[in-house]
Amino acid sequence: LAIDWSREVATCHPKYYKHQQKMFLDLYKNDLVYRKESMVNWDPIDNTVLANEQVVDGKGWRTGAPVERRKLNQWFFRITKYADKLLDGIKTLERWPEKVRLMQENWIGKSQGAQLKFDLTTPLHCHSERSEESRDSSASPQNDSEKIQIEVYTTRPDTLFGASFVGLAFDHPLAKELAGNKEGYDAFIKECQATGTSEAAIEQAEKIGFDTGHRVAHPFIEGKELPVYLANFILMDYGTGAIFGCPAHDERDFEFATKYTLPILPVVDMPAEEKLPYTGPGKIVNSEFLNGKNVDEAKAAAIAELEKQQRGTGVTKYRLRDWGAVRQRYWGCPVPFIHCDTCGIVPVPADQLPVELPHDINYDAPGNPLDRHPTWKHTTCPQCKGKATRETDTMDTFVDSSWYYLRYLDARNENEAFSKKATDYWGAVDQYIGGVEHAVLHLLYSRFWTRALRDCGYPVPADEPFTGLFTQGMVNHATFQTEDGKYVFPTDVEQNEKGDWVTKDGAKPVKIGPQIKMSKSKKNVIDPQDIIDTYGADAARLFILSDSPPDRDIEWTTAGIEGAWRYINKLHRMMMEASSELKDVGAMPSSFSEAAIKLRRETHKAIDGVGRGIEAFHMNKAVAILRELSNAISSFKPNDAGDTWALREAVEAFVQMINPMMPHLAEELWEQLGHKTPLTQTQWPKADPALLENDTVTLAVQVNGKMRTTITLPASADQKAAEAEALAQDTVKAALEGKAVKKIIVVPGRIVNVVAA
RNA sequence: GCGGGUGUGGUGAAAUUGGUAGACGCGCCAGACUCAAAAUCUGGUAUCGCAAGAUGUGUCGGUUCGAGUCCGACCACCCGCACCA
Repeated sequence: LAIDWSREVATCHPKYYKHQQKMFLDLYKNDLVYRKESMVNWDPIDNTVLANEQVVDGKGWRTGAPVERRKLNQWFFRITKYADKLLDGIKTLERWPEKVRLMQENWIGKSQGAQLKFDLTTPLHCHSERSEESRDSSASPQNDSEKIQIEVYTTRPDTLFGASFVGLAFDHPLAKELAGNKEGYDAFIKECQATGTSEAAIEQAEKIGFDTGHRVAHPFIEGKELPVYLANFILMDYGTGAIFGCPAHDERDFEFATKYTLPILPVVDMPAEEKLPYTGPGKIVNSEFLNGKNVDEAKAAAIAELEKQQRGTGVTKYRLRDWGAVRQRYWGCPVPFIHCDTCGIVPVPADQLPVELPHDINYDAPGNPLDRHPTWKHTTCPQCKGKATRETDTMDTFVDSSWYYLRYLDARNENEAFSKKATDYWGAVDQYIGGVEHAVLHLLYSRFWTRALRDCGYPVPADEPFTGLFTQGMVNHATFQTEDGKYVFPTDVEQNEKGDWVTKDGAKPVKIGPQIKMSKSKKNVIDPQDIIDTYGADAARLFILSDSPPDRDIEWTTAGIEGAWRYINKLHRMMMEASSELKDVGAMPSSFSEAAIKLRRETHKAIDGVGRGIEAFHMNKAVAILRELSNAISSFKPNDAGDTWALREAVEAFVQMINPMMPHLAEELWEQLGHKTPLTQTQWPKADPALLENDTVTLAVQVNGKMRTTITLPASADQKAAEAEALAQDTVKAALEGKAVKKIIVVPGRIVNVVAA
């Protein structure tokens, strides 16, 4: 392991973020950054935007006030432009865990469906009040007639005949107009706004709807009309922000229809044992021209008919949404834009970069300190030289982490973020390691950012930033909270005589929470420095490596650390005793005792196994194999020169292999063996294939699948010999009493199974 | 709610990917050494049973000569759900 400190990077330093501001401007030039309105959580008492994490049970974490969903004009990265490329790119990521590739695929969420328009059959009352906003793309352009259309997206056009309502997001451009003056609308909107903005909060909220009283015509059934509802489970961000509901074949529509007593019309023939809602395959029924077709055929036929009517078309949609690029916080890279009353939004000229954060800020009031700063945001417009203000939003820190790997390649370069020379030399990241928590967001943002930079002309090394990925499991720990909800460090609490958790300082009662991933905000963190101080770095390292496989979640505990420490002491003792006789063993003898051959087999099997373990990140298995080898070494008593040679071979291989686990002691032991070259400069040992095979094999013997005994045979023994030997066993004879042997299954090297009845 | 994982002794885990479940540790028990303790060494340790044997990999069901491993349904916990990063 080598760390080149001259390449140290701090994303909060202007030397880093000045490049990021340049990138932001380049993305803007390439139409990969834009502004639009989006929903945020709003704390009405603090008058500030809240992160999803700061919304607890629908209330602001500091004020306890119910949060509101509000719209805010913000910057977005156009990641959706890359949806298909990011999806296709997953296929090339052969050294990524399957689960992460699956999660990314699902997150991008490509779906084939249909987009179609329903005609409103009921008149709108207040046409004159219709705002500009309500004429955007989701509502079709109005011509001279007063025909209003609602465009919906569906992945199940085959179930159109089962439609029983049309639903719109509560913030759909047409929503207000459709509601008109109808009673209950304001209350309904208020209730929708009271749900947080997180998808989990929206999906888990009780489904509520508002009947607008309007009707639309069914596109395929002459004279049939469907009611138009507003509903809180329809997302404006996905599809067209409007759906048609087919309760018989969709979970959410079913729940909604049940609540508002809407018809539930099955149109897919389903197995008798299934219940509604049924989402499986089957033949279409009750659907006129679609009857008898399977789901896929019916989808195609429905789309063809919609296209014929010029009412709709087949479309591909993605679940992926554009990336909200900014936050209303001090701590982040300032967005290099200026707001001018005359010129609008003006990029900061490149020669004025970086736009640096002020250092004299105060956190006394809630909200963004940049916005409240007395001078920082006031500037002049680069175009008209008039008075203007700086953008006070700062970039999401995910932006910082989307390209830091590129900066490492050329961190000493003052002039540019990274040069072609550097990226040509280093290439993409060979092996990336991080927690599964990053499976989607960070890893997708980096993949996007890399492509976006490439398309802005930056010399990125490859389309994919990380060729290999390993995801560690979460290191979990219980959380502790005082009665006023403040988190406290595990090291600051203890159990009193009654077994209750209290703070060490003042014995205030603390509530113990579940084992969750260690995080700064929840303070459930332990500093491993303590175990390094007490037991040394080698023991700490061995302990961590030998404990759990790194891809599994663990509950952090130091139970067992003493075992690692004792083991290290033991190795040191053993070596002090043995090193003198192992120093000069001479040339490899031509023959070995049986015991020496056994030890050599164990040594070479260990070399093979440890290598495999490390390659596969199974460090705990590698350690286990090494402990087996050291057990074999410590119980081996040499009787002749060949034995001593074999022992030296075993010890040497052991020391070389334990080097990554306990580098300090391993180096010491290596010197004890008389070596002058440092261990770190030696070659990893190689296993002799001839010593990986045994000359005998042990087979398990089963009768009807039940283990009875084992037999040991020469490796060369054939199937007949194995059968005969198995049948000769007393335990087998006993188990077969009164039964006739029907057949015998022999799996070479593994088992013999006698099937009898 | 949705997407992805995990579940094996008192405990961390292993099992060559359908073939001897529990390797290797931690802990515990017993013994040796010691006036004693610690350290160290030796042996034991899935459960029930004196034994023969039976049972056992979250639960229930299935496929198979054979299931921790495959299939179906469920339960619990963890990660993520786009403003924690």
